[in-house]
Amino acid sequence: MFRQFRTAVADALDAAVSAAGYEVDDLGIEEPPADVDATLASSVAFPLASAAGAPPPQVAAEIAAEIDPASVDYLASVQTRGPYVNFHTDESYVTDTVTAAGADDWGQLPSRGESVVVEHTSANPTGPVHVGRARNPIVGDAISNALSYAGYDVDRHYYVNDAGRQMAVFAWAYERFDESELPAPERDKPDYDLVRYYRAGNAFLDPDDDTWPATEAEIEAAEAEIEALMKGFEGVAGGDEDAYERVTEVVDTVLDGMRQSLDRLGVSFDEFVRETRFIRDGSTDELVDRLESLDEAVYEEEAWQLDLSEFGIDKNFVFRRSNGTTLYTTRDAAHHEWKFDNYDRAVTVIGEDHKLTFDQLDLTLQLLGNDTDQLTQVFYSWVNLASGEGMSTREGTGVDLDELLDEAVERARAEVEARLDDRLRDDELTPADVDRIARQVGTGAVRFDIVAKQPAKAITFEWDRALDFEAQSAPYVQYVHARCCGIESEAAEAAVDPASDLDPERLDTPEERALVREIARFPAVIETAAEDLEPHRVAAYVRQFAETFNAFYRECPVLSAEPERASARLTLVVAARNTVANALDVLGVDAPASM
RNA sequence: GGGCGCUUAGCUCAGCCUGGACAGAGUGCUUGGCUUCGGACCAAGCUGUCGCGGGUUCAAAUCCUGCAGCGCCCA
Repeated sequence: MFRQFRTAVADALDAAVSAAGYEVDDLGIEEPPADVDATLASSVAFPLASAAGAPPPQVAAEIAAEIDPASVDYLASVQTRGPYVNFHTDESYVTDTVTAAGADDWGQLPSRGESVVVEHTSANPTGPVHVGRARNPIVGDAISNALSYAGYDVDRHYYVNDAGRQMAVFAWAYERFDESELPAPERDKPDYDLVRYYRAGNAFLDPDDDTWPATEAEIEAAEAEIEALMKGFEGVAGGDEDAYERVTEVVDTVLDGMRQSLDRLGVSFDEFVRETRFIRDGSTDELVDRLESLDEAVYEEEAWQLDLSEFGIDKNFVFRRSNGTTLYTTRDAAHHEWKFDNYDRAVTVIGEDHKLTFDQLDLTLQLLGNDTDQLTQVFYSWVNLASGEGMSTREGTGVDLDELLDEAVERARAEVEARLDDRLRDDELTPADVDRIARQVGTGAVRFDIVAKQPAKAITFEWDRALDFEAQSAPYVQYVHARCCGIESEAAEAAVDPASDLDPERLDTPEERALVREIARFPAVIETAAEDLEPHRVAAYVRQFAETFNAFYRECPVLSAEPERASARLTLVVAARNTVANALDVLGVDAPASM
């Protein structure tokens, strides 16, 4: 309703400005501060004042007088306050908002008929997911959800780097070492199992690391084997099926473990897209041919490179080595052309350390004739560990996502159990409920904490802060959802039904009106979050929303109100629950029915 | 040396893209509120050179510019 109202007001204001004999580029439409009881406002009188030769308040009044509220959808009245023109909504705005928000798909915008692929996480399958990387799936999944709510047809991709040196080392190490030589895995999970080989392999190859001493000759022999593997799956001379199979076994196993961890976060993918796919199908070779024929292509220091200096990138982009192998970014370019062929838009969520690489990729794709306007990247900063904090049992390697989630769920469980005794509500929580709540609250707190912040800002990870269950966190919002559910189930028992034909005059207190206003904004918040790829806006909104709901909850008892009012309020509660549930859904945070 | 990003209350952060109503939350500290639909709650109070300087504008946390600190990347 808010979006319709905003459009209607913009049209009416535009016409009013013309009718008053003015011209302006920007109508200055904005949401007024909280203490102003209007749904929309305009500061258009300021820029017009000098042309009018009159003070802004006078211009504002002049423009306001040109608008006939009766001819504008949802507009009750236009009032000025000093230089501002304020727009107040009518009763049908309340009715239509609460009715629309009663539908389960509230916030879901109509289909745009456009497809978008969101690539995120894409961590190299070398071992367990690190907490520093956890920002990627959390932000990426929320962006995907926001786009989906905004009407895009969304696919979520994990790009698997299965063709680099790292994977060759891994495949070699997996065959080179015997399980009996390795320490016990830290967890009974495939990624923890396999990472032991990878670590042992790297220690073996590093002459300075005496965990696995090796002679120079041994290292040389190993390097030769690794080189052969790389050439095999990097497609030199047509590639090598055997090398591909050897690396795939390792990749699949580790990926399976990583996928389990991401599942716990509630993050899943439509497709795991393998880098080797673009070697095997010939698209990388074909792309290299096109790159070599570009004016910017040079052959220097025994490698084919692209000179991008005229585009402001001083570093040459090497796309084929002298030995015939291609580079990661070359294959990624083929990958992106594949995306362009199959989707209308592509979004990539990626660490800020890949900025240069990404700029090179973007330019290269342009030089190859692609329209890179359809490609957007979202960068996030690394998550730092505070000194003395967060060191894993595995020394010096930081915190794994699994450890973070274990700790989060454990702390949530302690919280649930501590509160069991003084619950006002006399429902019985079974042990299964406690499990569920601990999981929902624990993982929800982690996701909310991370998604609520702008990705560009560096975060320092601290246990206590990340797992703070106080206000401005997931549980605060989840609690509102549980409250709504509680009211609804009580209402059902008391045979109070939602109003079939809502009378907006039954919702006339300031708290009810404020809640309706917040509910109405939800689709517009989704739209903005999706357009700007900024899911943290949804987090800010839902937190504010929870506060508005709690004010309503305090002032407006539902079940004890007289019957007509009780029904109207119950309808509002249903609308509020849908709003909170769907906002949390975008953020990837569970909305518990009880907690 | 070059490029990009960040800097707002003691602490953690919104607001900046698209300039406009007294700069907002949480946390912390002080005080008050459960015979009531769920107290993981609510209300009141305290806390700011919006990193620093300059510019544009009727109006700058917001736009431009120089500098500093921090982070990331490149040679």
